Amino acid sequence: MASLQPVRGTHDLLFEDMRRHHAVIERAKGIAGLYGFEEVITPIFEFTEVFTRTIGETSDIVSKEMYAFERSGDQLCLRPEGTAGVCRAFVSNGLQQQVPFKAFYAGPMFRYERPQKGRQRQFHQIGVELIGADTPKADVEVLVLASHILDALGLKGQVTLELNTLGDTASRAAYRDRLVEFLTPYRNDLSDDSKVRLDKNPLRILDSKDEGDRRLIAEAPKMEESLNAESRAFFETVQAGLTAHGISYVVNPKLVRGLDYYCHTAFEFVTTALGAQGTVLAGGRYDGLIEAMGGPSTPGVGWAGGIERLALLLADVPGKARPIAVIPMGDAAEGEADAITGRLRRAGYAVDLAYSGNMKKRMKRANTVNARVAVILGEDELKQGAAAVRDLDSGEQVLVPLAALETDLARFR
RNA sequence: GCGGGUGUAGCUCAGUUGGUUAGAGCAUCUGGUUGUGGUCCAGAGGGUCGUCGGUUCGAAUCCGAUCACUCGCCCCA
Repeated sequence: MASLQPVRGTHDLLFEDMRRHHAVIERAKGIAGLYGFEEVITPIFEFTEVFTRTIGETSDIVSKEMYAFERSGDQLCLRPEGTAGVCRAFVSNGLQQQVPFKAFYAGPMFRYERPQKGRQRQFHQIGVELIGADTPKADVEVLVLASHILDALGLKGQVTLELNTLGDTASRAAYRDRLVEFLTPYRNDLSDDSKVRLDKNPLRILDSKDEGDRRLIAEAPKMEESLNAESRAFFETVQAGLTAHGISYVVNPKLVRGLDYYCHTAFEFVTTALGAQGTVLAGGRYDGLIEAMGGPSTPGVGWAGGIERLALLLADVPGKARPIAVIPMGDAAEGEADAITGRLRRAGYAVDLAYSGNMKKRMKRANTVNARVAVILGEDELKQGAAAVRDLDSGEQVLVPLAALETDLARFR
């Protein structure tokens, strides 16, 4: 029994879960298409270097969460996120000539973490990448698209957009230095977690939940003060763009993305409905990423959303199609039932035809599969070249000539 | 990786201070109804009580370990 359990942190997607999952992907893909984003699928495993060179050796994702393995001397790993793979594909396929490149993707990601609600070891993301545009208009477009998709999923009012800027590379580096300089004398006052952060990723200390850390941070220099004029103007343009689109947001100066390659715009759509996993969709600008992985210096901006988290919040769950139940009575009617079933399916109707059973059993089955209507083929009906069409909701039953069946059933569509 | 909670039928849950063959509702199956589903009635199947070990005359119940789920931390979608 234990060996027939799914691997920890993995889940089967069945029935309603699958319908929710699928609805998130299809709606997102459809809307992304309106903005010119075309779907791409990249491999779910890559050379490990694709991630270590972009996400950052010291990040938790690379240092402890990757599913890495070796095969024939190649160092490979299951992708922990989507951006690096799409950027690799951009370079591999020589798309520098076709910028801006707009990609939408959906698929599984893998991180070796302790599972929780809304957090799994194999999880799924939708995401978009807009590569080759350095204008803040691109940031705005990608944010408007995200907001549009969240609205379509019925999450309006349930999520808040938090926004921040990390500034350009120079501003970010300057701020990082100032922060480290300020905090280092207080190293021993920091929480244990933050002592580590001070060396690995000092900006994350801004995000700490520890009370002592928060008091120190309140006194620390602000990111805003380290922004150069260009970075400041960039951020202002992004904010003006959002306002022009009627998208509300809050600036959160402590918002820091975990991955190293972000600059300028950083954002998260958050909810309070999922416990500790409040982030439902997040992203930002990553101008240095493609160069870091060995490609030509190319700007980019994008985001990823957790499908499981979005599916948990999905407002309207799509139902399963209600089929037509075809019910033959007696061996003579079996052949006719097969033929009618085939015809109706090719005409686009969902049809359920039981493999065996007397009429009562088949009627019961019609009920359990939530059939909308039953097409009953009995001796009496067939003699007249007709079928009994029974509305299973109202119980009303009429005789319909076989030739008129397809058109008559249209009233149940 | 660290800390808290929970594991009894497919699902949701009872199960007394440790005491015979471990229960209910829902679901499933059969029959009442051989040409009519839902409702109703009668009946049936389904459990190594997460797993392993310990205490005891006796363990679903007490103890330990382990696994899984879950909540929080870390981190993140």
